[in-house]
Amino acid sequence: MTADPDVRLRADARRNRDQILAAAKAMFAEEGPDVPMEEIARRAGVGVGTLYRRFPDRDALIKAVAQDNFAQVLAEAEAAEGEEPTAWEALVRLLSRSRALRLSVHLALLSPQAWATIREDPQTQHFRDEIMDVLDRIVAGAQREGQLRSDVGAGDVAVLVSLLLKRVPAPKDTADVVTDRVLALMLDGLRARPGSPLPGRVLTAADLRDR
Amino acid sequence: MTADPDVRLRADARRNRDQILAAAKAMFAEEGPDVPMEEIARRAGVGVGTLYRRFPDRDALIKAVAQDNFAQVLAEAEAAEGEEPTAWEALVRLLSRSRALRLSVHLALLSPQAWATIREDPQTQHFRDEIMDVLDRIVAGAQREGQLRSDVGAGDVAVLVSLLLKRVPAPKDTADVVTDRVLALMLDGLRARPGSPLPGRVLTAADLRDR
Amino acid sequence: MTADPDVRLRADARRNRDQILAAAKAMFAEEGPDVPMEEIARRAGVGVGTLYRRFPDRDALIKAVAQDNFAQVLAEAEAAEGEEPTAWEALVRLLSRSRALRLSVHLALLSPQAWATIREDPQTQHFRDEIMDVLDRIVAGAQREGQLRSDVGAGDVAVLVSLLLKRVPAPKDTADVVTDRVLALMLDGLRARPGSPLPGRVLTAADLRDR
Amino acid sequence: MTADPDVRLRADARRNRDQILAAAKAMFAEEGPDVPMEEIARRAGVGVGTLYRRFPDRDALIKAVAQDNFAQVLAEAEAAEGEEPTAWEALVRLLSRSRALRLSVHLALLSPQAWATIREDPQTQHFRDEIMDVLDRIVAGAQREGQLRSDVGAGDVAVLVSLLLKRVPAPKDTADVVTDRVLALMLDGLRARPGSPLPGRVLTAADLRDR
DNA sequence: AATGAATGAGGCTTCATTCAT
DNA sequence: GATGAATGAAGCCTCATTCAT
Repeated sequence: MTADPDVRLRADARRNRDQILAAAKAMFAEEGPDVPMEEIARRAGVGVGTLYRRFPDRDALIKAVAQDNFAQVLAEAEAAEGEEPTAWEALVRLLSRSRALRLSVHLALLSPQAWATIREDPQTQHFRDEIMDVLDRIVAGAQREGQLRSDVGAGDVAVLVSLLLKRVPAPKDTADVVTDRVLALMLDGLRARPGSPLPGRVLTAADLRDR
Repeated sequence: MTADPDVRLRADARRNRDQILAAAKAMFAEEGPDVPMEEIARRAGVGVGTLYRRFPDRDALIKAVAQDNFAQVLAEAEAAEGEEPTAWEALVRLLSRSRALRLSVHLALLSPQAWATIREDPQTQHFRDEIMDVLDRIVAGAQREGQLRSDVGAGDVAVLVSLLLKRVPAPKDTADVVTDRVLALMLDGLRARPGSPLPGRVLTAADLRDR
Repeated sequence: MTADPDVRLRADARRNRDQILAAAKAMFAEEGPDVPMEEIARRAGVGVGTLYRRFPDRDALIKAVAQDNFAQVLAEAEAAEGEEPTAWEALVRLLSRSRALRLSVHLALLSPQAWATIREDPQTQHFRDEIMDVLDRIVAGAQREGQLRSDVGAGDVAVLVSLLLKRVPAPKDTADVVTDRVLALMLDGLRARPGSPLPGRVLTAADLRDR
Repeated sequence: MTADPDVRLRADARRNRDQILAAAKAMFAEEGPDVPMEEIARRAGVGVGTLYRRFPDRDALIKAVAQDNFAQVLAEAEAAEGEEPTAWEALVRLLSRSRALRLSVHLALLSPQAWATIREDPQTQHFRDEIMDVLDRIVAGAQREGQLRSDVGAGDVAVLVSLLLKRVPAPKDTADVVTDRVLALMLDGLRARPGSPLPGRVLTAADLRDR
């Protein structure tokens, strides 16, 4: 599930790499994308030198974390598609799981610079494309099933997912309820049913492609 | 509508203060809360010294921006409450306007540290409380009118607003459509109508209060 | 007794000047010669602008304080010479009073830079010369009286005075006893009496003249 | 004799640390305790970063210098005690050597802030205590020998030493003579011999303990 | 290959001094 | 004349990155 097989690394090197990635993920989440490299290294239990051997600079580390995150989302999406009996249920599951992915994804989205870095990375781009493909299929399926309103596209759903990834401004112990309720509201809004038609046109994956 | 009239300042000092605040708002938005103070000063057309005379450190500046932002939201909420014929319409307007506030609000929410700073500021706290009061009245009103589903509270709506304030990952020219559609979806989800009841209990303002 | 008659100043201007000088003296004593000019101004109850009108820069202020201090020492010396019945008693009094002068003198002697500034100031130079003249007479007199050992000069005594001006590293309440005892020891050392002759030659005022 | 062996440092790191300390000592002496850290670093032949890695801030550096200085004084005192045939001679030697220690000791004593920093440092405190212990023994010994007047204590001698550490206001080439003569005067004052008794009570180490 | 020391650029902040009100 | 606002140079310190051990 790791984004970057990176030739073959010796077992210990691989372990180092993983520890660094995990440390970076955690610290980005807790402290934002500006944590000193040295602290990431310390948390990973290695020296800075080792960190830099693996990731030439901060941007490389950010990209690696982003790739890892998106890879995880892709895996979730594919699992949902493959394991759920109906596309609607896959959609519901996908949206529910976003909550779980939140912690891992939004980390890198904190600073505009970090975001720019990620946006430019082709590897990450690639994952995003694949995710959108799966989403496209799920959306189409759910509409064919008559469960999902027909005036939404994968782009719309993607936006919802991204919103659900946002850290809500609620105390830790309420955060889960909050997300559950928002999700339920969104599902109610997504359900096929007479209602006010959405403004604009159906949003596709392409609409969200940057630049 | 500025948060801090700050006794009487000499005319030029006041103008400087306002320019600095505006510059900070803009640069926080564009670059995140870590922009060099010097750049903010340059953009405001003053020397760093002036900036520091007015705002003793970065945190003070962040707080001032946050206060200004929340004051704006409060003004919007009160205007919506006072000017719209029904509470439901006030609610719709409020959610629509969030989009306009986005640029100004989310600025300071980028880094965990910045967020902590804001959370602690009593002045800002105060604005948040007042905003929630207005929201409470609007929500109750819309429910009395039978337009708003009865299993939501001001807390739920506040969360939606905060989500709408998030920068969506879409190209600039699509961003507006995206937000319009998300908003419409949310409104569809909020409308009183037979549907799946929301999980958990109605969220009140208190549920979102930190700590 | 003020060092610098400075043409004629209007009464209020003169009062400002004196307040600034007093404030500077006090703050140099408490905080060292690097206290912010602004704090000196505040303590004097005037704006910085006023301070700078009176003293073009920090060095000018330091010089003024030094002049004031030395003028005071000179006055003490002359008073001792004029009022005491014997030269030895004048000498004893002078050394005793140094204690009182300490607070005011050592202030400006804290930083090497400040010291350089003072050393170069001709006005202060002048006071030092006059002081040495008085001291010369007192020393000669006391030796003629047979009270003061004959192998010391005004230079030697001046050094002792300067040592007595040093802040001793003792708790506030012990400081006075300490100085009294040191002084008594020194006087015992100075008294004419068979003992080991001092090394080197008699130190005159000229020996201490810098450069 | 260095105050802080600081676990084991890599050979080069240790050398750097020592160079920094030496540079700081020299520059504090010449320029006072406010010399720019960068200049200290330059003089030590290292980058600022290195300086800061070793001494987290200026205060840490000041403390380290102070500790080193006091350690040196202690060593001198112990050597004098151990190597001189009589306690009186040990005392004379100690007072003479103070002159040599001057350059290194008074450095850090220039600004009130620096002094406060040092006073608070327990490590330095410790050295001061040990020094006083040695002094106590020397004083008692010299009195038993009948050489030292009986109405002085280690506290009195400590004060004399501290005075001798003061930079005398004399041209460089005269400074040594000056100190020799002052020292001789003091010794004459200290010698056991009928004379005027000292005022107050014998000063002990405790009398000088701050707070 | 791993470590952690060294470097120095760059951001933060203070404060001496100047200048508009 | 007095005031206090504005300026910007200069010192402090941090941290990304490089490099010796």
